[in-house]
Amino acid sequence: MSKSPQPRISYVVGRLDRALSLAVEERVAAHGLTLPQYTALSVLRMRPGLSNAQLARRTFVRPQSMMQVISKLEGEGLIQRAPDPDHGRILRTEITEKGRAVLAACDRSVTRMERAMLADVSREQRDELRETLLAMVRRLGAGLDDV
Amino acid sequence: MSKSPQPRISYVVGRLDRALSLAVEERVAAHGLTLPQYTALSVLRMRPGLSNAQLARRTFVRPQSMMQVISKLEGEGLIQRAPDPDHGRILRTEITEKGRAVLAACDRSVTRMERAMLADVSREQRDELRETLLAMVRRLGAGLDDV
DNA sequence: CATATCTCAGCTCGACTGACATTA
DNA sequence: CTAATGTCAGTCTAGCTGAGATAT
Repeated sequence: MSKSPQPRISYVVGRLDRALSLAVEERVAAHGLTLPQYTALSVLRMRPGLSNAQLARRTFVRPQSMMQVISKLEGEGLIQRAPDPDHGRILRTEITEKGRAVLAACDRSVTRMERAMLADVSREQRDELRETLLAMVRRLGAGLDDV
Repeated sequence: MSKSPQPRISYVVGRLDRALSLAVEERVAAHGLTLPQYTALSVLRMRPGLSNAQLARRTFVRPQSMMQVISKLEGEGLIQRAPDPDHGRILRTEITEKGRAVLAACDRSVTRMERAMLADVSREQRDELRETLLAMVRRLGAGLDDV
């Protein structure tokens, strides 16, 4: 295996993310989405009504970057935005029915890939893994204390 | 926490990698390195004598992309390349003393960050985590059956 | 006045594809 | 002839900074 005993966990996470990104990109592209679009759409299904700024913070990205993603999704009718009733400037974003359909199709494909990736990992290990990773994100701070 | 019960593991990995990349970038920049440079340098210390093509495969990147990184590192004297004695075309890459020094300085800073990130994670959990992540990379295939 | 949001504009970096020479 | 390597060239994506209008 490796000459030096233990590769750094940060390094392994980077490697995994790279491989994973390539795999997911390939799959969602078949349904007309890019990876950032797929990610944003997934977050919006989990948390309807997020503003662009909130969405950006959650993803560790600048609002300007998220704007590009959001704009494309809106142009394709996968999301819709409406002004917050209590705040004239904020635009609340929600996924549309069409968006849900596309997202569901992507999810099916990504789920198959994930199942293969996690073939060696038990159900309990998966839950523990997810919790550990989330704890690490929290420790790295920011982007969370926000609806 | 989350409205929908369990976020996808792929998603959490992506979030973590993003937060982690930002944190590492910030630290290695203080020593004049970019994240891809730091990564390549780390791999070269682990596995001296890799060719550019091998290095690229390990990192799930095209040789042309890795070339850019390698060229800058060579220009700054952090690595050196020498033709393989048995193969006139292949250039074996190795880290220099200067490279080791810069890398060590980066490592100290990154280690502190990692320690904070893993504050809630026990030693055993870390080992299990690393193994699980590596198994996932392996399952995603490619980039490993090589030196 | 301070802060947060949204948005227009331009920039950069790090990946990519294409093409080609060289070597095993 | 085929495959792998290194390299030059151009391209594109997805992030960034800067600046400014609007709203609380």
